[in-house]
Amino acid sequence: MQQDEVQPADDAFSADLLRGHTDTIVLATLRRGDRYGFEIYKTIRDATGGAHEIKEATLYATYRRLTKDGLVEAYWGDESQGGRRKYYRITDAGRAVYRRNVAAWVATRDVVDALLSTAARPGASTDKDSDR
Amino acid sequence: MQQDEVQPADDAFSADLLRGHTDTIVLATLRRGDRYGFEIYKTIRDATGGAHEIKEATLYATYRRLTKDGLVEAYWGDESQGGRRKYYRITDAGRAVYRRNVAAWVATRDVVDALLSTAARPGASTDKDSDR
DNA sequence: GATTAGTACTGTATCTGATCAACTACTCAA
DNA sequence: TTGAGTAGTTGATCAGATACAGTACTAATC
Repeated sequence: MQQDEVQPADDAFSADLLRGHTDTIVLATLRRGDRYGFEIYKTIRDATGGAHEIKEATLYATYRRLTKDGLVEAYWGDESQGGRRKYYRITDAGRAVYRRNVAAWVATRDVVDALLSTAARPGASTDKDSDR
Repeated sequence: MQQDEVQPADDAFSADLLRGHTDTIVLATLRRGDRYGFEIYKTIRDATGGAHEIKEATLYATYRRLTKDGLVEAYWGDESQGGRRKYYRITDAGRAVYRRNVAAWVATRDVVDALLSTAARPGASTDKDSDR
């Protein structure tokens, strides 16, 4: 039933579901080496196969927040060549936060998986007589 | 250093990381049968081993939103006995949204896992020449 | 050389959802 | 009757994501 209604994963994919994890994703990218803002944006966009992207405005706001909190340091590339690029470097504090955030992500992921799979487990589908 | 600062998983656990998934978690709970508000709250709290809880106010706001969107239906239990209980029943629309949300969750989960594990993968720590 | 597209960064305004902090109201036990 | 636990509700506030708009430079095209 309802097979005419296509429901691809990218349609159901709401970017806001990444909320709270943007910082961690950016920090993860910077752990591999310094990047400039637009590069991080493209890296994340490509890593998701183009199916997903975190909006530029979201990322630049994230950079600002991370810089303010001392988790990354910003420095300008060679502006002499015209195209200005602001690079970001992860700090020791940033690495520490990253590690904690990954732990938090794993915990969150497992909790959600548990809550959803428990209810989605086959066999408990139509127990509507148990409560009324 | 800083070993006196304990950092258990529940400390790193920010409830806001579930943001966007609260609806799905509530719908998952209701898929197993009708529940009243406080019962859903306790179910989620217990399912996480007490380490986590979604705040009551958050859940009641979620019930309101789900009801407004027609994903659940609310009805009062026997008020004659004093303790009023508002029960919630998932609708067909709610089940459809639930299915889509689970798909979205799986997609999101895998994307975050990929983004984090790629950066955290051992051996790929300092390959700053591979991406330019 | 004017136009257009792409790269790169910034700022303002707005929306949503989560949370706090109260509050009402009932039941039951000490 | 006081307090704890259950059950539900509301208003205010906060943070993060996003829309939208803008600046500025480069390179390709006509």
